[in-house]
Amino acid sequence: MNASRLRADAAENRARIVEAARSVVSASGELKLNAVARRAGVGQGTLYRHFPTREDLLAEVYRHDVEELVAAAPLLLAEHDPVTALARWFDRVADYARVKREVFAAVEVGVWQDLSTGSVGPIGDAITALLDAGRAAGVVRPDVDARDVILLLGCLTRLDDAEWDTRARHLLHVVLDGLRLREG
Amino acid sequence: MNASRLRADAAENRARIVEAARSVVSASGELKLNAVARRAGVGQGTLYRHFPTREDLLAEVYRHDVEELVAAAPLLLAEHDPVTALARWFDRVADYARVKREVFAAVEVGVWQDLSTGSVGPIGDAITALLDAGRAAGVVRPDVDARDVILLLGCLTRLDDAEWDTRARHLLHVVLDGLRLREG
DNA sequence: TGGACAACCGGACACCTGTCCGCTAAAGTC
DNA sequence: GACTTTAGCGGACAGGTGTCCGGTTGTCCA
Repeated sequence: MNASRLRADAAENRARIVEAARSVVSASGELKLNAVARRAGVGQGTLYRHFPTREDLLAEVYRHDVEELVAAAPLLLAEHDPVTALARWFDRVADYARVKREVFAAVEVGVWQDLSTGSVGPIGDAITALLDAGRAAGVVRPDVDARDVILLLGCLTRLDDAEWDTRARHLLHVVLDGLRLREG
Repeated sequence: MNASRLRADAAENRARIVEAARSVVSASGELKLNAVARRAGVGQGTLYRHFPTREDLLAEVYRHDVEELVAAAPLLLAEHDPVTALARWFDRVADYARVKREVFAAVEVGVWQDLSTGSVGPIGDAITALLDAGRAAGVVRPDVDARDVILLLGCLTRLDDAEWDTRARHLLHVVLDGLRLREG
């Protein structure tokens, strides 16, 4: 649908840019926009037209990972009680994030990509499902939404590698506790 | 002590840079490093030698605010129970952050500025005091430290202005709940 | 007071980001 | 197949960041 509205050369360029970005990221761990453009054999303008911000490009590069994350939510809910499902899902986010920190940018942009429509994006939907289940079971506080959770998870991005192992899970536990309904 | 180990001209340059930064920030709301250097009448190299990163400069510019925040902690503890004190202190952080988002950068760098020495910086000390009081009273979970709190507070920086009013306090409540010890 | 040394200065430079605009060549029409 | 329209191309350019190094100038000691 989207592709068919693109001119043939534009579609090809877009694909080449994404591929170039992927290889630049996996080679250097960094993402330099002009390096991507050079490698893809396109001009800077072309790159920026297809992906206005660095995050848009990242979102495309990591779309596969994001989709996996999204798909995991209902599976976890089917197997576990809501709080455990949420905890496991957080663990999964942490796993992705340790290896490729950039996934977070993709997640964040993925969540808000159609902010205007009122929808909250695929990741937002996954989180909403987890929260809803918890609310229905009376174990998650009713006044949080997906955006809140995304924001809270965002604190992981500030961790540096050295402290990741000691702190990441721990922070997620604290966040999880904050999301749970306090009985009493 | 620090000043006396600096050469006279170096000290004066440093002061001029900070003053220039202050006026640039208050004039434009932004902080362009080369504009600061120009205004201070020093070269780029000089600026970067004194303040290796933008955050270092920000920390100096906002040191006054940071000190106020630090001073508030013991006062709040004297007047309120630990959890309330923590809540009020969070409110205070939010107040600063709304007006000048940059304060956060200052806070973060202020916390870690002498990471090597094992100390956690002035803000870190303030937070530690709040947490310790809560722990002693058995109302704050024992396994969190100042760094965790800073990280969690950091999520506020991702808020954009439009959603600040509806979300900031709310997020802080969730974080606070996560920090509290769950009875039962 | 003067000389030596190191700390310090300043701006040139290399790099990255993001924008703008004249030109090219696809896509649709007859 | 020629012609028009216009989406899309690409690279020049402006602006910002951070580094490097030859020259300068405080500071200390004799």
